[in-house]
Amino acid sequence: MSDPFFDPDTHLLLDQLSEVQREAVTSVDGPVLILAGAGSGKTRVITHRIAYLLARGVQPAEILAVTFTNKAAREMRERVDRLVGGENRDLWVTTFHSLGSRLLRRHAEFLNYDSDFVIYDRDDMLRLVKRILKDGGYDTDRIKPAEVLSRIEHWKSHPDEPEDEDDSFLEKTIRRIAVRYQNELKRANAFDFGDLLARPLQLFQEQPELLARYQDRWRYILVDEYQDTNRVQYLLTKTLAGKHKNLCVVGDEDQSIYSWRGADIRNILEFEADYDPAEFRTFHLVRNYRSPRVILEAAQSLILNNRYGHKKTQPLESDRESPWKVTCFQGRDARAEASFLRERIQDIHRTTGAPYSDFAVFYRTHAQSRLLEEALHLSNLPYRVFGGPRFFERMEVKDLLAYLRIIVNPKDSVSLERVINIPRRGVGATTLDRMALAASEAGEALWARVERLEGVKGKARKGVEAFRDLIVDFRARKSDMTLPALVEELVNAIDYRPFLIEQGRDDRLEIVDEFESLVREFVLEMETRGEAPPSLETFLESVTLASGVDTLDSAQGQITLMTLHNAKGLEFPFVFIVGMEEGIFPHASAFSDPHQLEEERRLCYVGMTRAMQRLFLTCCGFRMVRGRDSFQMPSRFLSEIDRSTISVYGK
DNA sequence: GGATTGGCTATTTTT
DNA sequence: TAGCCAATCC
Repeated sequence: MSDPFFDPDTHLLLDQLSEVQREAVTSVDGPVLILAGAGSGKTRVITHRIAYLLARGVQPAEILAVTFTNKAAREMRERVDRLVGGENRDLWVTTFHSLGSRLLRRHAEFLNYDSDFVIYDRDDMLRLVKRILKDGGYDTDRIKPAEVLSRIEHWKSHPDEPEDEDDSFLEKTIRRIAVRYQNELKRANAFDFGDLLARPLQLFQEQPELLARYQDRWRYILVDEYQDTNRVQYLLTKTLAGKHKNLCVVGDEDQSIYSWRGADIRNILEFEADYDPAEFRTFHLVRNYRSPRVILEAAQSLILNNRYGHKKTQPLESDRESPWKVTCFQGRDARAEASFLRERIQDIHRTTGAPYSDFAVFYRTHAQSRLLEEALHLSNLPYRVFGGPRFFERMEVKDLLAYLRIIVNPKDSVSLERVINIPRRGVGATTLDRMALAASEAGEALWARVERLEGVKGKARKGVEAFRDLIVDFRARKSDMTLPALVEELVNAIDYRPFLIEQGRDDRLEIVDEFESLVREFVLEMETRGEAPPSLETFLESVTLASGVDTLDSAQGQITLMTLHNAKGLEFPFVFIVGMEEGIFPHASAFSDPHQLEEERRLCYVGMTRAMQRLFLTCCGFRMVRGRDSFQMPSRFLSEIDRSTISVYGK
C-alpha cells in the first residue's frame, strides 16, 4: 500500500479539510482530545479520521467509534463507506448502549444470563420497582418508586463511587430494594439501561482475558459528544483503550446538556490527566462552517455569562455575513406567538422557496408542542414532532411489544404482568398479586407459575391457561414465520382490534396499523441493506435502543418540532426557539442552582448554534401554565445576548 | 373481577 | 390540565 499522502484517493480526502482538521485527522496515535465548537465540522473530522485509518491499512475490525444516537452512528457509517468506497461491516459504529448490548449478547453466560435477554426501558424499570414495593408491603408515600429508580440508576452509572455512609432507615431500605430489584431482573433474564453499561464493565473487570481480547481488537477508539458521557461510560472507554491508548475523544464543553442524566463535564475537562503529556495532543476546532457571524456572536455573548466554565471558551469564527440579525419577538399570548411562527414560516417559504424541511422549532418541554401543532395544523402546514410520547411508548405499541418480548423470553415478568389480562381473560389484580408474590418467594420467574398453573383457581385458571398456550404456541412457531407475519398473526390471535373497539379506543386502531407497517418497513430496510431477514430478537433490540431522532428524515418536506435536547447535533437553515420566558426557559427547576442555570444556558447555546441562516427567538406575555393563565417575564437569556446582534420584530 | 368515579399531584430534559 | 391511583360499587 502506498503512502496515504500520495495515494490519490487519500490525498483528495485530506484536501477537503482545513489545516487544523487535517492535523486532527492524521494524528492517529496516542490519546487525542478534539475540542470541536458548534458547527466546526466535527463529524467530518471523525469520518475522515476513520477513513484515514483505513487508508493506512488499519483493519475495519480494529476500529470502534461511539456516537450519541443511532442516527448519528448510521450517518457516520454511511459517510465512511462513501469516503473509502464499499462497506465496512466489521467496523463498529454504535452508541454506548448498543455496544453494551452487543457485548452482553456475546458473553451473557459469564453473568449467568441467557443471550436472548430483554432490555428494560424506563417504564419497565418503574413497573418492576412498583411490583417490588407492592410485594414487600412498602409504604409508597414514604418510599417513592421514582426516587428508588433514580437511586438505582445513579449507583449503576457510578460503579466506583464509595459506598454511601448514610445509614438512615430510608437509605438502608432503598438499598435493600435495589438488591431485590437486581435479583428480579436476573430472574426475568432482563437487563435495564444502566446494566447495558455497568455490566460489560463488570465483565471486563472480572474476566481479564476477555478484556485483553477486546483491548487487542480495538486498536483505535473514537468517542463523539464526549462532554455528555457519564462515569461508567468514561470507565468503559478508558478500560477498552487501556492497552493501545489510541483514544480520540471529541466534544465541546459549551454543549454539555445532560448532567441531569449523570453526564460529567469533568470527563472532557480532565481527559488529559489520565495520559502521558508527552503523547497527548489537543486540537481546537473554532472555525464555524454553519452559521452567519452575527448568530455566532449572539450565541457567544450568551454563553459568556457562564462563570463556572472551567476552561476559557474559544470564540467561534465565521466569515459569513448575513443581512439578518437574530430576530426576537414578543407576542401577547401563546396564540400570538404561534401565529408569528406560522406567518414567518409561510413568508420565508413563499419568498425564498425554501422547503418546509428547512425549518425547525425548538422548545424546552414537550408540553409546549401542542399549541404549536394546532396552529400549524390549522394553516395546513406539514410538520413532524419528535420525542414526546413517542410511538414506541404508546400504550398499544407497548402491549404488542410486551407480547413479542414474552415470546422471545417468557421470564420477562414485567411484560407478562402487563398483558396477561389483555384482552380480558379474567385474570385480575388479585390473582396477579398472589402469583407474583408466590413466584418471588419461591425465587422463580412469574412464567414458571403460569406454566404450571400453580395456585390459580376458578375462572382465572382458564384465562391463565389460554394465555400460556398462546405463548407456547408462538414460541414454537416463531422461527418458521417472517416477522410481519408473526406480528399480524399475534394481533389476530389476541383479538386486539376488537378489544380496542370494545374499550372505546377505536381511534387507536391506526396505531396498530402503523405498528404493523413499521415492522414491514423494518424488514424491508434490512433487506435493502443486504442483511439477513431480521429475527424477532433483532427487531426488539433496535426498538428498545432507538432514540427520539433516529427516525428523523430531512427529505420528508415537513417542519421539524422538537425539544432543545433533541436538537443537539442537528442543523437547519431556519430555527425558531419558542417560549423564551422565565420559568420555562430557563426552566423554573433550575432557578435555585447556578450550575443548573448554566446548563440551561448551554442548552440555549446549543439551540442557537443550530441555525444555518436565520434564528428567531420568541416569547409571550401571558401563557396558560398548568391550566392557569399566568404573567410571563421574558427570559433572562434574551437580555444576556448582545443587543447589537438582535433586531426586535415589529420595531 | 372489572368498571367507574373522584381526588390528588406533578409538571424537564432521555439512551 | 392531564394522568395516575385508590376507593367504591356492581
